Amino acid sequence: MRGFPGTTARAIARAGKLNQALIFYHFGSLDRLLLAALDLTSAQRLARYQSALADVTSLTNAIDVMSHLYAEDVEVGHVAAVQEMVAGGSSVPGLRSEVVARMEPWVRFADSVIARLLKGSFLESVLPTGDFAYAAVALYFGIETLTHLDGDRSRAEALFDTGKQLAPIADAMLASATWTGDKP
Amino acid sequence: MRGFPGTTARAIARAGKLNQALIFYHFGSLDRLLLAALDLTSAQRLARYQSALADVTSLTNAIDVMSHLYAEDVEVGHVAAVQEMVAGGSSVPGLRSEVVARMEPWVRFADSVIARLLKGSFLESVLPTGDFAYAAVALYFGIETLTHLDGDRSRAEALFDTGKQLAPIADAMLASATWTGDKP
Amino acid sequence: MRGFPGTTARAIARAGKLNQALIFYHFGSLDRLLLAALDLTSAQRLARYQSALADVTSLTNAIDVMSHLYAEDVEVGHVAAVQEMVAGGSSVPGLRSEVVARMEPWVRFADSVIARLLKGSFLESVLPTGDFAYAAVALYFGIETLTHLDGDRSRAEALFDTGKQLAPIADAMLASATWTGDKP
Amino acid sequence: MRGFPGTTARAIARAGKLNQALIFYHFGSLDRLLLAALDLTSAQRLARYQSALADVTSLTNAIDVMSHLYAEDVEVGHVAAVQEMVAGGSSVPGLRSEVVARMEPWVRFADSVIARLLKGSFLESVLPTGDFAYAAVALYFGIETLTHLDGDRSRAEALFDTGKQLAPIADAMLASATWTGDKP
DNA sequence: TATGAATGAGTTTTCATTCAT
DNA sequence: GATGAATGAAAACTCATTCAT
Repeated sequence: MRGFPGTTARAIARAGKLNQALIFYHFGSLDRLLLAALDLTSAQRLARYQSALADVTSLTNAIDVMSHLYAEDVEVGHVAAVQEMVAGGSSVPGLRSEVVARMEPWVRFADSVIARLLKGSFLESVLPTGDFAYAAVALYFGIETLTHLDGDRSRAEALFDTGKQLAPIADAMLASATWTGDKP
Repeated sequence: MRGFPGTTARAIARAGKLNQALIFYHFGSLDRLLLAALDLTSAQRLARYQSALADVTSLTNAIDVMSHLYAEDVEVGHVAAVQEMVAGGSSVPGLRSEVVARMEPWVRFADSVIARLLKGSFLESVLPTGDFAYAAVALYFGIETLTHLDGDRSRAEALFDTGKQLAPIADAMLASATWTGDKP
Repeated sequence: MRGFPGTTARAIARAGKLNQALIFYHFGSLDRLLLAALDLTSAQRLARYQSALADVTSLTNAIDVMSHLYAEDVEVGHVAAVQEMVAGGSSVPGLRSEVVARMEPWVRFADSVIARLLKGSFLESVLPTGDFAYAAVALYFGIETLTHLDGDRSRAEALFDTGKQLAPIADAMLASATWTGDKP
Repeated sequence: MRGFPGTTARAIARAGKLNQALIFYHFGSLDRLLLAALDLTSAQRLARYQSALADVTSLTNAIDVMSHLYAEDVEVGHVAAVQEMVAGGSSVPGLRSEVVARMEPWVRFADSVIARLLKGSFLESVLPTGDFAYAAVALYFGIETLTHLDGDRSRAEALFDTGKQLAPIADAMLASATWTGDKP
């Protein structure tokens, strides 16, 4: 494979102050190294998201936490890594399925969070949480892409801020709707 | 610069049955050709979206139309072109700003549609349509990315279907909220 | 031929606001156009040198005039043209003899000036003016090269200034030597 | 950049029986390889000139030694290398300053030799040795250029021979002038 | 286990020149 | 006469990967 621009064996070796050939010695190919790196950052971030959102029960709270996590994603380079891999996967056929596979845990995680948030509301049995989870991951992805292209996350932050302001309304609706259904 | 894998001058020349050097003769560089191609498909699709959504006034209607437009996007190769450029822009610094710039018209378009949909509702002066427009584009983008990676748009279609089912509720809320405010 | 960098058919066409193909239509090849250009500038400058040095009889005077002519050479682009051709000729075998041929008139001209300056002195029949002419052209050439590389002719000017200060001494020696030989 | 004609990566690789890519692997660019080559030959030749002229105290002697060194320059290919780089530098802007920088040691060397030759003569404190050094290097350069274009060094040799015949006169003048000044 | 030096196959790009109009 | 578009051949350069040590 022709390696995605910027993520060449030489650049990685230089960045990690290690020998170029070592990459192939240990990982067999650049692809496998990059996938391993994606695995690593993805697992770390997922664990972080899981613990940070473990006790969250309102949308308001969830968006607040997520806006902080997103800022972290950008800072630790997770966004860059993901985008680099998606870019690579976008053009290298053999990589696509690998990259897609690494996205599934996130969809499942989003699903579980959404289910928790809807728990007890009248929407619980109505909404297809799977689709919402997919949409949530897609939205997150889209935001990452735009942030990465822009080189600036201020617009994403503005969006999170707006979300924070509107979430209480949604939370109220969820709650009110709940006992509305209980009304005699 | 290393062109984005798959979109090499040679491949383009073969596909268009033209001489490789012609690309450089006319466009100066691969980047400029690809940006020109992005401009073309982007302008065409935007015009299509604008006319198709011109008379749409309900979210239900909008999602219905968009789900068809999205299927078209995939079929005419617009999604592939966009993703290829985003992938390229993701790694080639000089390309980023160019790609970002080509996204702005879509954000403005989304803004105008959202404003139209909210017109007359109590949300009209409350919601920051700019942020919603940005979110809408990000979501669309994310869906395109996932569709492209997946090589299969069934999940996106399922999402549009769910959207179609839920939209009438949202439309009802928008409408009811309107005359609720008028209630004596 | 691969054409010397910077002097491409396209660049020339752009500079002259004419069509690229015209070069080949009229001159047959880039080489022949460039040689024609060298002929033109060379003939113009040689004529200028000949008329400006026509009445010069002392070295002092000659160096003074030449320092002005040299400044002109730089300003009208003659130095650049010559250097470009010498660079081209240096690497394109077929061009060498052509470029060399265009240098001969300058050697002959230098010879005639030197002969005039020595006329009447005891050195007249002693010095091999041909070698001096060759050296003079070589020195001029070397200075052009250094000036062109430097992008700054201040060092060349300093050299001319020093020459102007020392020339009277040489002139005096030539003159004194003349009547020294006449002394009884 | 278009490399200077004749000195292409392919030609060098063929000549050195090495892989074309190796040039870029080790030197990064053709320019840097050629500059490295210039550094090497320049350092070698300068050392040779320095040792060969170390004990020279008369102009006669100096010219004699230099005429041999010059013949060596041509034979070992130093003249060709220098001219190739000057030709390249002449047209590739980024190369100019690098090439010029590699010339400075020669000017300094010429300066030191000239200073040594004038030592003790009445000219010692009168002549600006810096300008003479610059002129000497320019003359040498010009001769190299003409020799290289001509493909024949007979004219340069004739010039050195003439120099050898005239040098004793100059030496005598330098010496006589010295004690002439001391005469009561 | 690690590394410095290769290398083959590709990439973008340049350019003089031709050619149909 | 003149021109816009085309092209063949070659240039510089990149890069994943291999290999001897």
